[in-house]
Amino acid sequence: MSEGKLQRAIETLKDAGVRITPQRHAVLDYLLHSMTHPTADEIYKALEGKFPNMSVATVYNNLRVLKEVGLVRELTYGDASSRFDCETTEHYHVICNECGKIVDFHYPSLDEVEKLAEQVTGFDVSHHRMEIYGKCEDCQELATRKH
Amino acid sequence: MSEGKLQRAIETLKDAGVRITPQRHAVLDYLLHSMTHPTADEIYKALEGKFPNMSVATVYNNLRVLKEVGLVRELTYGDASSRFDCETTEHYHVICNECGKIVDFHYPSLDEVEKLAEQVTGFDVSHHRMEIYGKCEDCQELATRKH
DNA sequence: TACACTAATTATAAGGATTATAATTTAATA
DNA sequence: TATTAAATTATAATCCTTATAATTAGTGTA
Repeated sequence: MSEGKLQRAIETLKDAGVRITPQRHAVLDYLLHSMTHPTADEIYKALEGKFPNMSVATVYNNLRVLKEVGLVRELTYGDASSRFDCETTEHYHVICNECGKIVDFHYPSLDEVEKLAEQVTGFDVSHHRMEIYGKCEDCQELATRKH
Repeated sequence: MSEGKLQRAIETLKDAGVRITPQRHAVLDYLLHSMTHPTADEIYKALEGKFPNMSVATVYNNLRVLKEVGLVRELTYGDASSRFDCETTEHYHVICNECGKIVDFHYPSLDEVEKLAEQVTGFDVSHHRMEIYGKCEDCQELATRKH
């Protein structure tokens, strides 16, 4: 199933005039198969088996390119480093305050919020982001077990 | 008017057992009177006239303390540095893609989103954040003037 | 298939934001 | 005023990310 996604993503890259290098392919493939919204470093470490000479800069460069083409989204949170997410369908993220786990959350896009913001501020609104924070089930369980 | 706010904030700090040092007082005062959601460095630079020997670490330390007590919120955006905002009333931010300007935007809090997220993910939700991005009026005008 | 052109990679260094450390100073309390 | 723990300072260190320059390699064309 996600092989089709990969093929379509590669088409998108070719259409944009972006070369398909083995490293770029691997980063894209890893992100498409990853469910964990990895950081650049996690991607780097995950691929160093296959590409022992790959530079961290390559990971960052490719993430930038994939972002520019619209295949990947960058998630910037608190004090930690950025995480990267394959732009599939529009969705929000629920983040655990304790362990940092990120869970996808689908919700009808908040168009009316964007509209109101345009009216009130005079901005020409392009998009919005939203994250919901809380304690995940695992961490809730851990907390109760301690008592 | 905001003198009352300052007094109340200082009470909050005292109740939490936090010492009121001149530097801490100045950081708090600056944030309360600031409309621009400043970065740590901006605060540092703004106060170096009054405190020529103040360390950047002091600014960061105080921002952390103010955050822990709940008086200040940290806003983390894309690639830039964090910005800090006095937690007054609940509100959202509209951010200009071009110049980075941040405008406050009031909207009835999205309780139903939090509720649904709890049901779907099993999280114990504590809060959420949302930012709306677009082009501000000034930058729109600049763009049209160029043509 | 080979060539040429340009983009991508690599290795390294540099940059900026934030935090850690240790010594000194100071606010708050009795 | 003396005491004590917390806050400040100065500095160095850390982490994430980007810039640079040289080398390598993808891709369209002959």
